[in-house]
Amino acid sequence: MYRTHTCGELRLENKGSEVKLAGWVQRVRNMGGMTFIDLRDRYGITQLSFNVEKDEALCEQARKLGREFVIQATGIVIERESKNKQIATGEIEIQVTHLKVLNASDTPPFTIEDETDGGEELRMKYRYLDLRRNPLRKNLELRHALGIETRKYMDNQGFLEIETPYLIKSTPEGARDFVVPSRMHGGEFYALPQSPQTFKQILMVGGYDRYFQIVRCFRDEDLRADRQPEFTQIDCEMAFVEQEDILQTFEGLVRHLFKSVKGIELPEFVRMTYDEAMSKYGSDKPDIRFGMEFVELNKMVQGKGFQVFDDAELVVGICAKGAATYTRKQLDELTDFVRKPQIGAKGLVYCRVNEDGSLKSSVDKFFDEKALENWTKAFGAEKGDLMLILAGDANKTRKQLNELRLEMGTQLGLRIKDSYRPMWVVDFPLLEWDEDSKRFYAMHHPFTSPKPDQIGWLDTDPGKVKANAYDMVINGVELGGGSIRIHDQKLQAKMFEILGFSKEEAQKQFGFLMGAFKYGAPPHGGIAFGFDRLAAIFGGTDSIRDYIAFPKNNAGRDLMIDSPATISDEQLTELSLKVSIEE
RNA sequence: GGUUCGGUAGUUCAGUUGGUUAGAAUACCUGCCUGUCACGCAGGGGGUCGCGGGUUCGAGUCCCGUCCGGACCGCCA
Repeated sequence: MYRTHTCGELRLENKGSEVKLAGWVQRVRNMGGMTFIDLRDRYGITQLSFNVEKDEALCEQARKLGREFVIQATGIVIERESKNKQIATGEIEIQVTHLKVLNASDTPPFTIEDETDGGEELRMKYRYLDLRRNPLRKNLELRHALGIETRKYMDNQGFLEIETPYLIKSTPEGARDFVVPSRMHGGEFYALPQSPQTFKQILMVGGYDRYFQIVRCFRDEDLRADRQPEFTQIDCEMAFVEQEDILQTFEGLVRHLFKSVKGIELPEFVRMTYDEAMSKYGSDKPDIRFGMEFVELNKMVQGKGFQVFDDAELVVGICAKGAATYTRKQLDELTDFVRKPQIGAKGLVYCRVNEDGSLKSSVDKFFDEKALENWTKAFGAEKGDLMLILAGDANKTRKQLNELRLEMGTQLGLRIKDSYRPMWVVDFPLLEWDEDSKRFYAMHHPFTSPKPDQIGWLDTDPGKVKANAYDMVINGVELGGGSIRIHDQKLQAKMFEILGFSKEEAQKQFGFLMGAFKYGAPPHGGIAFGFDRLAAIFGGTDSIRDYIAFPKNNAGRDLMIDSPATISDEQLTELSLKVSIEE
């Protein structure tokens, strides 16, 4: 037996008992006569003590131990002479009688502490050391708890967890696929699923009217702090439901998770249409922890001789409460912020309402005091407020102002960390026009059903059609999204036609689904949640990497195993592949 | 494909206008210390300044290229 207890469980009531502990050496403190060792495992830290008067040889052995040695210590639990209230085991220590090194360790390249000195790259390369740190351990424990509670809730609601295949077929829509060459069928490829979308719909046809799966998905696109090439979804589908049934069911899931894992009772889920979200916040995933809603000014400000406004399709602004104290330097910094190439605004117009009620704008030349007073009315601005205005192409300007709004929210401390404001964004457009390829793309995916009363517009004005599609958004993070699906074979065929598929292509790509729809497909719909993002939200950070045991870096590499990597010529031959790298 | 920040001791970083022997903290090693818990004190070792080229009497510092890492835009139905 390696151990009788973990390093986190011994207390004063265990005083006098002989125990055996095993773990990693966190630190050796040699005091001359006394030597102390902090022994760590994932349950906690227990102090081992050695006294030179009691056993000099043992004490000498303890002094030679290095950080991260794996040791086994046998001894008696005793009450400490000086207690440490910081740790759970701080009232006791182990008076060691026998010490065994189970495995030595090289000195680790960074400290295994809550606040490590290790940089991102090192921590990735030595992920097994990083995983020993408390913050990572807590994140993985949180992720585990979310998984358990999800399964509990879904099981209670009558959902079955059913696995779907990872080796499937590439489809042209959506993200790039990761592909896997087939050995048995030279020149042919499997693709890894971007989501189990078609399979879960087929399960509905199969009669499993409540399905879910915590499942890995794959997308061969560039990474971000919140995007990994392989990521996990809580994938769900229900039959015989309308949109409202789904919203209720999954509002319930998220409520349950917040309650059971975080002890938080979520406020009411706000409902907002896509159009409203875009016009009020310039985003389909607004952070509604704070207001600062968009105010459109076209009518008020155009035709006054200010070229920038006159030429703009949209003039729109926000009112930052209490920000009139911003100095010239801070305003210049805001201007630089919106002019960054990533945001791309040409400039920023401001108008501050001073404490004495006077108005000062960057466009005083074109707008007199009276005109500016109309602005303050439109914005509802009060003394001490700062109005910030952008102008230009409508869609771009909304996007830019969205970035500015979020930045101001951050600067003014309005994005409070422990406050959660959930919402549903509903009535997304069904289609999105792409100027480059001169065709429509499905905004959600090609299986999303149009609003029933708008199906007629598919022939006349497809861009106007709204979908039975919805996203769950919390604090500006898109946590999940889904839709009511098309279950009618003819309507599905029409959608493929609108998306530019020939009959043959549609048959080749999705014939199995259309075939299934001929045999009694029930009305159905579903949703998928980003499990990694959910964990990150619960943990209060933006990056999902710390919630994945073995994540990939910015360039899609795993720095620990150094993947991707080349394969041997033998493997290539077996797979009927030739590699040609273009210069 | 693009924007931007960074690469100097094991690690995290500083390094002025180009100028003597490249520093700090921490980690590591040695010695001292009987109640520490980020122990303390004294001493020591440790550098291809990412790589290649250029400018210069002289480059960690300036220029060009390249590689690597972070954040972002495009992309992500």
